[in-house]
Amino acid sequence: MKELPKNYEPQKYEKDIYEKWEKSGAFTPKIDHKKRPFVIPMPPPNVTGILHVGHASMLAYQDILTRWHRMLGQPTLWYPGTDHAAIATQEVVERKIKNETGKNRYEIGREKMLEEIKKFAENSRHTILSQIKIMGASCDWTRLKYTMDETSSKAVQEIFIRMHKDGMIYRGDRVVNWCPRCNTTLANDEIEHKDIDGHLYHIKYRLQNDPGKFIEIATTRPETMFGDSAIAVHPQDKKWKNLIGQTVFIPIINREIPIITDEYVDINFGSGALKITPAHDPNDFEIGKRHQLKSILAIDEKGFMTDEAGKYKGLDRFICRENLLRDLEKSGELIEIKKYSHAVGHCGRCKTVVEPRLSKQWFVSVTEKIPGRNKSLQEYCQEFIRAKKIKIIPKRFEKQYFNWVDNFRDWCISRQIWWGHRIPVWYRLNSDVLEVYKRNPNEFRQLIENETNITVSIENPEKDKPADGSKNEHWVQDPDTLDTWFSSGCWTFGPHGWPDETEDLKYFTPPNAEVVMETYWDILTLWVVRMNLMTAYALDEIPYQTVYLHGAIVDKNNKKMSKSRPETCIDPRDIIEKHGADVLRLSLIIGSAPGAQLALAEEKIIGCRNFITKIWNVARFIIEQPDFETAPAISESKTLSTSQRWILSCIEDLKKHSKKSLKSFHFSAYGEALYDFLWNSFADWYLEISKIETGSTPILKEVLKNFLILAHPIIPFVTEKIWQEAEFTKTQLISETWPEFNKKLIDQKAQAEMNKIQAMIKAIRSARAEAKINAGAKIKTIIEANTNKELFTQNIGIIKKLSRCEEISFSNKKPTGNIFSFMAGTDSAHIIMDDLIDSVAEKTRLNKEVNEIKLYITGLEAKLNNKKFIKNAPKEVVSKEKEKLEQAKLRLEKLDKQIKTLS
RNA sequence: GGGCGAUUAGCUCAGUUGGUUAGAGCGCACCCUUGACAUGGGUGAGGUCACAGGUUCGAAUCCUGUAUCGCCCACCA
Repeated sequence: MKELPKNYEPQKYEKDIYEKWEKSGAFTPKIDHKKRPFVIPMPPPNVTGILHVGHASMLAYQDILTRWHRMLGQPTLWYPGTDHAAIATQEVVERKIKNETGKNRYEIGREKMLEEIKKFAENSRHTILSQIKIMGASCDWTRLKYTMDETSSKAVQEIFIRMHKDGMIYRGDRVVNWCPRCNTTLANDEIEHKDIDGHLYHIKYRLQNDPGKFIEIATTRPETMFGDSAIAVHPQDKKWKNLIGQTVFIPIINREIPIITDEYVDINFGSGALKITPAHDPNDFEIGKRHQLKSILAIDEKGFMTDEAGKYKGLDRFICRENLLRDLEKSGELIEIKKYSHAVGHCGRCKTVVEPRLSKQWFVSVTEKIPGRNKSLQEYCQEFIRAKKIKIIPKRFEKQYFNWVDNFRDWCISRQIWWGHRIPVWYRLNSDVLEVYKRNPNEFRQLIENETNITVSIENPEKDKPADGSKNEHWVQDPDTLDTWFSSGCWTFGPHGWPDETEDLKYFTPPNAEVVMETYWDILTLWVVRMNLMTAYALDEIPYQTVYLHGAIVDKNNKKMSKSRPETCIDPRDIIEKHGADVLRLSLIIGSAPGAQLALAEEKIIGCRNFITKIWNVARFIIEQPDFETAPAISESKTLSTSQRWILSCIEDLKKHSKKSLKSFHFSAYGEALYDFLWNSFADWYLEISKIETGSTPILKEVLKNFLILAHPIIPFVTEKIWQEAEFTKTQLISETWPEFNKKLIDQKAQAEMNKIQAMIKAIRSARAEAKINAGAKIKTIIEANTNKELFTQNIGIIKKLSRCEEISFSNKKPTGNIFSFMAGTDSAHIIMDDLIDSVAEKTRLNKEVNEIKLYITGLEAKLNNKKFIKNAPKEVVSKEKEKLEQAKLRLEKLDKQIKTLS
């Protein structure tokens, strides 16, 4: 007989099990053109840090799907990877270097800085990859990807070049969101809007020809006045009508600007006069274009005032504001300050107040039609969802998706940072006219030199001078890099080798493959929209059929776990170390709902740990049965007992529910069904029954085997370990075939019978407690059974043992003497008491039941006496209600009888 | 300013297309050293499903409004 330790110790087994899985090649799909492949691209974690509990939940969902589809027999690919996370990573390293050496990135230099970042990223990458493994993630390591690897980089550069040739990418001067701290542009969705209790400053701009008179403007950012090109009023505004066409002085610096009219101005806001600063406000920029105004930069890229600000030159923009206001007050040009609450953009990364600023940037045009396709990228994104080619779960996020996509504006893709994919564009030195694009300097040099016989010098005019005095040209590559979402937008096809028509690209993408994107709902617009957009352009196809969005993990007080508040953080590695990966996975799945946050608390983790222990002990009990190894497979011909037919039916039910839940992405329901079956049906009832009925081992074995397969996707380690211990097969559980549900094996008769047996056992237990009979005491019970007598007789051993009765007998009438009477369903039963019984308790209990059932009957009768109900409700519902009423009346009748015969 | 979601037991949440006396886990009370498991077993208490209307034979579920909380989007200075 085999012996298993009393407690499951995951630390002892998990590493070995994972290595065995990986070594066996189970993670790598076998390409089979007769089968439909299933694919999950793993959202690549940023190489900025370590795995947190959010990653853990993502991995849990994806591994469940992967393992399930693999067991279903589909060639299943879950490809892992990491994201270089341009701005985020650079920022982390910059801060690190600043702390260590006190130097900023400009002092370090581009090349040296990139080396440092690369080193850091590699390090971080390795940590993250090993952490993905300890979660049990069954992803294909032979297809490990990285957004900066050769394959992905090639795709990124190629798509840039193609889009540019198609006119879908252009370079232009625009007012963009600028972070003075990060020193780069930010896309709209990298901005966080926060409501600020600010001020609206009313300022005088004096007339040139009559300094005693002035026009009053209102602004929240007075420091931008040095970039003003005009004052605009509404053409119909009577208040300022006389001043139109005149010029005014900008205070302090006394530069002249005209007063113009524009429909855009809101007469009722502020003073009705708007200062126009084309270089620092997107609306002003548009107005400036309409009136051919100059764009004047008053604030530089680091947030300091430019020459235009006169004596404020070199001051930080906010210090300038303070000084300026003081000076304006002194000179009498500050009219008033009003409290004004408004939203101000902050850098999503470093929380610095964003400065809208004019600069030359690269953009993706989203509303222009793609040449030869008669559809814009925006239209693709709309159509994917509208035509139901892509399903978003939960559906309500489709609204958020459209809210974003319908208001799409051209996407600024250039960033003034160094870490990332450099824009593959070259210029002649001192010219910003694009000349040629090529991926890397050597490729570029070769191209020019082959075609022109000119020696090319790259970025260093002094070096590489040809010795023979032949022609020499100097070229520079665009210094900017691409938005990190530009490369992660290629995640569904780039890593497969696009633009080459590789086997992976054809096999593992739609329409051939079933692809699911499972990610955090927060990046729906940031990432999912970009993948749709990029895939639409590259493949003229959807990237996936389903987007499943999970929510954030919060602590038990519903607070988001954040690094800044360590007390809220649960480190996934701690849980794995203490309780194993299965426990962590369960805790993250049970109670989760798509798009909703999930509370993870210590109590829940303990509950899940208890469940794993329970599974282990159930398995231990079964495997330690003396006849475990020799027990034959169950055959249908053999006559089975009620309980045996019942538990086999339950397993069939579990198969049905598991499949239904997984198919519809109801991960929690799947986990709960497993929990409920194993604990409440199998352990609490059948295992106990198996100790009473002989010949149970084949059934126990069969149920355990099926349960292990069904539970494997969510708790892979413990199920695999038990599978090996039980030696169900010579192979690993990970490669087992998912058991198909067979409707014929659902035995409703067995279920109904078992319900009656359970009801009787529960009623006896309950009565014992009510009658205050010692739990250990053996008792005698008499059942007044009518129709169920045969069933109870057949299962009398079970009823006796589980209700702890010494003897159970049947009778046609109520016995006399010291008895405690109660009911189980419609059967009366009586416990024979040694002593005088507490008739008060008995009466109380019976009366309580009578009251409940009377209320119930009243409700049913009212319903059935309602002619409209009879007329309108479906026949099944009516007959069901009638049946219920009959049963209730029967029960009431017996209860009444019992009460009457009470002494 | 525009939009979305939530409100069910002390706590965390299920509740599929309206149709069992509204469920689970945790917690709580009482009992139990039953030979797989005390990380266990048994019994029980606890809800007018946020509020007010409406539709319907029938509403936790559908509609309207109110309140509270949460979230997203946004170039009115």
